[in-house]
This record gives sequence, C-alpha cells and structure tokens, in this order.
Amino acid sequence: MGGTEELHDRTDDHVARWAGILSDLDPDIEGAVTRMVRFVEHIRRVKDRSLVEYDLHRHEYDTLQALGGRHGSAAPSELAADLGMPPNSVTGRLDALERRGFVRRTPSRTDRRRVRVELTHEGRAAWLGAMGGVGHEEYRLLGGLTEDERRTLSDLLRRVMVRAEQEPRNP
Amino acid sequence: MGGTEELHDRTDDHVARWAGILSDLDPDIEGAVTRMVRFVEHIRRVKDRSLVEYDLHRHEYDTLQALGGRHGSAAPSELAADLGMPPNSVTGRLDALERRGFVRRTPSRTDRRRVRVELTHEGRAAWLGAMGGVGHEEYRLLGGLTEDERRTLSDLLRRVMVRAEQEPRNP
DNA sequence: GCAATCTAATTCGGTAACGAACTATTCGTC
DNA sequence: GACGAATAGTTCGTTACCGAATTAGATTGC
Repeated sequence: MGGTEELHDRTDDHVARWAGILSDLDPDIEGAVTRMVRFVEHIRRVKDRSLVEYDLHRHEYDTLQALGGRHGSAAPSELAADLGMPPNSVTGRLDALERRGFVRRTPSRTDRRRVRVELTHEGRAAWLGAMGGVGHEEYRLLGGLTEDERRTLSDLLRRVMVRAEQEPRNP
Repeated sequence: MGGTEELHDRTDDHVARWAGILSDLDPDIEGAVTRMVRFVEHIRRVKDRSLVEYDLHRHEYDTLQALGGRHGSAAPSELAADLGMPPNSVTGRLDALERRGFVRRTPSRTDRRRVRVELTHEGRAAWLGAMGGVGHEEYRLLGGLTEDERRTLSDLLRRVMVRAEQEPRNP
C-alpha cells in the first residue's frame, strides 16, 4: 500500500451520475458542495441520535446552546439572530423550554417591551450534560486529517465564506 | 498588497467567542464545521430567493430535480432514498406536484403495489427553467478559488466523508 | 393451495416552523 | 407633550414534515 490511496465516497457516484445528465458540471464544485451538504446532514443525524439519550430534541439543544453562548441570558430577538430564525419561532421554542423548566422569562423593568430569557440550573445542566455526548462526531470525522490539512480546509472555506458574506445584490 | 491577505469572516468571530466559553475547542475543526453549516444555509437561502421567480418552493424544486436525476421516472421509494426523507413525506410532495400538473402517477401493471412517478412536460419545463437561475451561487462562491484549490477542497472533503460513511456503530 | 411474511405506498395524528397580523411600549420630532 | 414611526415580543393560521399504523399486493414456505 503505497502513498497513492484510491479513495472513494458516495458523492463520487453522485457526481458521475449527474455528469451524464448535465454536460456542463464542474466535478470539483459539485463534489465539494455535495459533500458539504451531506456532511451537515450527517452531523445532524448523529446529533439527533445522540440527543435521545439526554431526552432532548435538536431544536431544544440548539436553543439551550444559543443561550449558553450568551452566558445563560439573552433576549428572544438575540436568540433569533443567533439561531438564524424568525423571532416568532423562538417564542414557540421558549414556551416549550419554559414548560420543561429549562429557561425562565423575566420581563425587563427598564423597558417593558423587553423580556430577559435565562437558563435555569436544570437548563444549564441539561445543556452541559448533552454537550458531552454531542460534538464528538465532528472530531472523529475531521480527526482523519492532519493538523495542517484541517488548517488548509478551514482556510479554503473561509475564502469561500468571505465571498458569501459579501452578498453582491440585495434588493 | 503583498501575498499575505488578511482574510476574515463571521465564523472567525464565532470561533473566538466560543473559545472563551469552551476551553477545549479546536479552532480549525470548529471553524471548518461552522463554515460548512453556514455555507449550506447560505446556498439554501439564495436558492429559495431565486426560486420565487419561478413560482417554485425549494421542496418542489428538489423533488423535480430528484425525478430529473432519474431521467424523469422513478418510484416514490426511490425518490425518498434520493431525497433522504421517509417515503410518507414524499407522498405529500407528490400530491402537491400532481395537483400542479408537474408529475403524473401511473400504477404499475406488473406489480400493483408499485407506482411509477413521471415528470410531465410542464414539470420538466419548470425544472429546467428554474435550474437556469438556481445553482449559480455555488459557482460564484467557489469560483474565488483556483482550480487546484477547488480540487484540494473536494479531496479533503472526500477524506472526511469516507469516514462519515464508515459509520462505526449502527445498532 | 393457503397461511405467514415481506414490501410499497398511503393515511393519520401530532409538532415545529414560517409569514402576517397584532399588542404593547418606547422613541423622535415638531 | 402629543402623535406618528419604530421596536419587542407574541398570537394566529397554514404548511411541511415525521413516526406509527394501515391497506393492498407479492412472495415464501410447507
């Protein structure tokens, strides 16, 4: 087994199949995009499976983590921004988390429109507990690359995302 | 402007913020994963915006494309596999597409459990029409890399996905 | 040749997400 | 200081999705 490992994943098949359907298809672009999509889906699936053990749904865990990322206290609109969803969707998530005793809503005294959302002790415990089981998969998958390769990957993706964040046209 | 371009994206801020919260956090792993997630979200958003012009929703377009990828004819269960969703969800999508006249369901004569789903002329036209407007964004974003860099990116991601597809444990 | 098992697609019930409209409060300005 | 605009959060109605159960037909075993 020399240095030339012949590697193959399901995306290679996908690209080959579509190359026969769409003639002008860049295999590296289609391959990279498809792999990223599938990577994200894979991570999501593994996370879901891991979370059942902690009696949490992904949307619950994500919400707790968004709160944890703000040191356990945030406004609903801040969570909406962090989670990339409309604020009314956050309302529903908070209702459920509040029912489970994981968060607490306290109205602001200075601005009576505002609400402060806080992690309860149980909420923080649930988050930290589940965090132990979740997130290993990213390390397992990227752990197959060397440190330099991971750096290269992250750098290339940064170059891509800088373009994405430029947003050429917004009507 | 020499060779050392200082590049920065929103994920750098994200990683910096979380590095202060979780001490054992590999910046390259967290950076790469976060960028992939955001890349996929970005592509999804741009696609949605582009599709309104063609009066299609993403799930409709994706379903038409799955059918197109099978040369316009497939079983519901095949579509379910290609789309990565349970078959009953496909039923709902096909109901809607059939109402719009984009697909046609014809029962198999040899096996009366089976149903053949086919793209109608209008369905194929809608798919091909929308495909023109969708998918540019991937090329715009990855077009900022050189050909070699795109190859490197795709190869690194393949190495990652080979690990994902090994699935160490499945109960 | 008939019962048991498997398979394909669907129906059903429930849930989370979204856009739009709504309520309550604060800000800005004349 | 009052009235219009802006802001924060929520409510409402609709939709897509999912797991579980269901229907109908094919296949296997004896």
